[in-house]
Amino acid sequence: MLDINFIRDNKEFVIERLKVKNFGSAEQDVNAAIDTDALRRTTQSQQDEMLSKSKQISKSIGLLMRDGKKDEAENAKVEAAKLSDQAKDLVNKLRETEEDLRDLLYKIPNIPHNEVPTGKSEDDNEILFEKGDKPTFTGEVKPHWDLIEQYDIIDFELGNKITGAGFPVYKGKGARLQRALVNFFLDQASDAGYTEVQPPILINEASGIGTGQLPDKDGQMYRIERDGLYVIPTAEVPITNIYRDVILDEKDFPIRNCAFTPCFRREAGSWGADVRGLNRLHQFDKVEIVQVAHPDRSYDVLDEMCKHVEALLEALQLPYRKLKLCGGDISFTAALTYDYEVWSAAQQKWLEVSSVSNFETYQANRLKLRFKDENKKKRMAHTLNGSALALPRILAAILENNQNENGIAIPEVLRPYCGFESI
RNA sequence: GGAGAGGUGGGUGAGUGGCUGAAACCACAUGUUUGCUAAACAUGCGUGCGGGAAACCGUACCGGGGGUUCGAAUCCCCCUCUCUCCA
Repeated sequence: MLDINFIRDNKEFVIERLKVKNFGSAEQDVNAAIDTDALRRTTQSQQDEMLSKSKQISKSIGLLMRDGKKDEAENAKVEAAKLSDQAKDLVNKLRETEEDLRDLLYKIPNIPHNEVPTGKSEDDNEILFEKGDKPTFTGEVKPHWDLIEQYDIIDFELGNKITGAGFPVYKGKGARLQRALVNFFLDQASDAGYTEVQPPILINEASGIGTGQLPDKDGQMYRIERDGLYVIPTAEVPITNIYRDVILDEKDFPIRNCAFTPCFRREAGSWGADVRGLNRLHQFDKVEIVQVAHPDRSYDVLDEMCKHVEALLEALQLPYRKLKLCGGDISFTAALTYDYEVWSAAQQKWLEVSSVSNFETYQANRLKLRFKDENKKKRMAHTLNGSALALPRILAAILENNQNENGIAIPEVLRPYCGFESI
């Protein structure tokens, strides 16, 4: 969430920038937050004053008792009780006001970086560049959902039986190719200085709030009611929450973590044409990279992460393009996001395989993730993450782009990981 | 699943109703001193919020929540986590 002090000091700027995100109630919500904050502060001043008085009297009662001045002590008790009652009301009022303010702040999205283009939807994203040659085919080009049946490497029907739609079963060379991709991605991340972690894939409510999935987007997560837990939609949540309630030292930077996890998304309300095959699943695998950065250097870090993703796509020899997300498409929590899409030869369209974002202090503020700068001053750190990479659409693109009359050619870099050269 | 013990500041750990935001030690920081290293000594050293230009002041926080009391780390209730023993 945004820092209320920042909102107060930069009200017009915040409202202006939120409009780039098409946040309709910007003016109203910002004003409400500022008003609630003002109330909160006057209430706290009143409360502190009241408690201070009541504390003083309480202390004097102890002294009077010790000196044997019973009558005076009794009188003081009556007075103290009165004060303490009044203070209790203020304490409650303050708590309510704080909750109101927090709820208001939860509703306000991150302000977009000034490079974020205006726009309504994904159609308005800015295409930065395209790289790699789209494969050309003379004969028939099969979509991956036909190829996986032909070579019997992924079974949707079986997934239906075991779980339901969107939970495919990878089989034989399909399963091994998946594992190869995961290992390749993890090795590349390790080589780039990321420390590998294996986090839990169930998270509690505090973690969901920390990275911004909760309170509003819980409809996108699977929830385990009985235990009050959620199944992760991305490894971003458990990895970033490693640093919840942490005060780092400046020399701890850079912090780089990577993890492979399955990801689970309910994808509520995303019925449409692009749900076929591997295009949209409820469970999929992903290697995620996360960095906690010094605020002065976080945009260099963002570039570094982008370069990492680009290197992966180039190693896999997939034609891809880089997009800068517009205000209408960028997520609630991000300040700046680059998407990577790979070319799908049979579907003749671009498929998103990675999203690399800088959240600046938006998550850090929720996480209470800070660091002490060279002057021992506490400052909010910046958090960033990116997919490196999400597997299913990479797999789809490899299958479609690399198909030939003999089968499917495995990209060179994956062959040592797979143990075979083609499917 | 049953029984017990326990969660105190970065760490160890004292503290059973007021003088305790919290002893002591360790770690850490700064300074003094000895030729360097090391040691010794001195001082400082939690977090949030409010006020203040700042020094600093106020307030809250001893796993979480609630209660008793003029006053709670300390007493009571619920929850949670950890450890030990048993099944």
